[in-house]
Amino acid sequence: MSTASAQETSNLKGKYHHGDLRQALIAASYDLVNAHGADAFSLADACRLANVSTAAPYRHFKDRDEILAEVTARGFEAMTAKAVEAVEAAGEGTLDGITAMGLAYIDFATAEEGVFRLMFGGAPALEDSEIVMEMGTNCFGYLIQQITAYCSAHGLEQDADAVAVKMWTFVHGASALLMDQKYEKVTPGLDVKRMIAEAVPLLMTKPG
Amino acid sequence: MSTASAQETSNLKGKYHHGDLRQALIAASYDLVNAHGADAFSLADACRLANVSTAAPYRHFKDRDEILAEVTARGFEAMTAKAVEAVEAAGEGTLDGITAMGLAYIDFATAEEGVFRLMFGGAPALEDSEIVMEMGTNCFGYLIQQITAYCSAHGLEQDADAVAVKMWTFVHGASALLMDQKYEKVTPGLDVKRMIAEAVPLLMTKPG
DNA sequence: TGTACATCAGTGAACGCGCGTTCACTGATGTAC
DNA sequence: TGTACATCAGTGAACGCGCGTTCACTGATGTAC
Repeated sequence: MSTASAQETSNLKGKYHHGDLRQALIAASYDLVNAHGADAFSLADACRLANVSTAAPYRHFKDRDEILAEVTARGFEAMTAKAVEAVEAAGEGTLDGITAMGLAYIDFATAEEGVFRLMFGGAPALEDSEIVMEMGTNCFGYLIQQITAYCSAHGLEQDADAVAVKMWTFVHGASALLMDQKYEKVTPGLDVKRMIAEAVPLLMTKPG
Repeated sequence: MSTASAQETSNLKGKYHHGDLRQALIAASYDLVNAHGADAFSLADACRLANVSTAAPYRHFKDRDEILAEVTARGFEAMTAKAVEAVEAAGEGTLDGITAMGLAYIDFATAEEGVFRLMFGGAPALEDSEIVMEMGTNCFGYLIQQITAYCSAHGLEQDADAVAVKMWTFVHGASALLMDQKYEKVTPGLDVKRMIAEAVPLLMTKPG
């Protein structure tokens, strides 16, 4: 995303009309949110990156929040894509595939930290956007699908929804603690991949 | 904390010397961080709450960050206290006790959301504070202690550290998803307490 | 093909805002004699 | 017990800063004739 936008910007530099300022601003904002977090994100910074005046965004967006909503949507798209890709590579409906999906979640969180925080952090104004909610639900639905496939293939009677929510909880926690560098401080040298690989089958077990 | 500070403030209102402005400012900041988050926290707001001028804090603190560090430390103290209390009520070295500790963690996160985010969120400037790190490590150490006690009492050979880090990951994830209201959107009607109570024994199981 | 004109994506200057921090100051407190 | 004085916790006005947003504008584009 950053490469494409940088190229586009430099190609069209100096022209009065930008070409596709809307996309360029979203791309710039995406990168800035990742670099400094959504709270530190300023529209003015995005304008500087895109080489336009600070008034220019208002031709394309209602306000700052509208750009952030767009960035959030892009985040969910990218994350879902990564998850699907990981599952397909490791095998659909397999334990490996489900584990890979969890690792993809964590990879996304650490690689795109600022956007991940924006997606899951408490910015209440953005919650209303239907796209965002849909994306989140889709991603979770995909996990349920994989678990259901695995269970039916192995004759297990687990409640796929209950298993899925536990896994989500676990990988989300791992993502948060990794991002905030808490593992390093409290349990240095932890092998996170191994921990996930261990935890996934445990959480798959029928409780009680 | 808020009650005590409010009383103290009103008792001494109108006096030129405050009495204990340092504590009052920390208490006010604690409440404000909880109410609006650390990013939206302003020293000026804290001064308004404490009925002093915006210059007054600089008699007691180097800068804004120093107050936030103090708030963070209070957060860890409060959280550790809650955890210990919960374990002692439910039984030390028992599965119930360990589960209760997890629930206490989650309760703290949802009750003191802003401070919890400050404690675990990515404010890198505060990480250096030794008190903060010590507190975090102590809290985790207490969890390991409980798990070790349970395992040795039941003749289990699990690696207590590995179990503890999994549980931490899980309850931390649950806290984050609860705070951000993600469960409500994706799996409405989820019984979180039940989920935790189910997951704790599963994560206690020896993997492999 | 050439020209008039409507459209619209940009500009740049300005606004009001609230912030963190500094400054010289002043009022209250407590101690030495 | 009373007074002089050092100490220090507060004041309030001011600063520079960067922000989001608005405004009248201007330059480029494309379409109708």
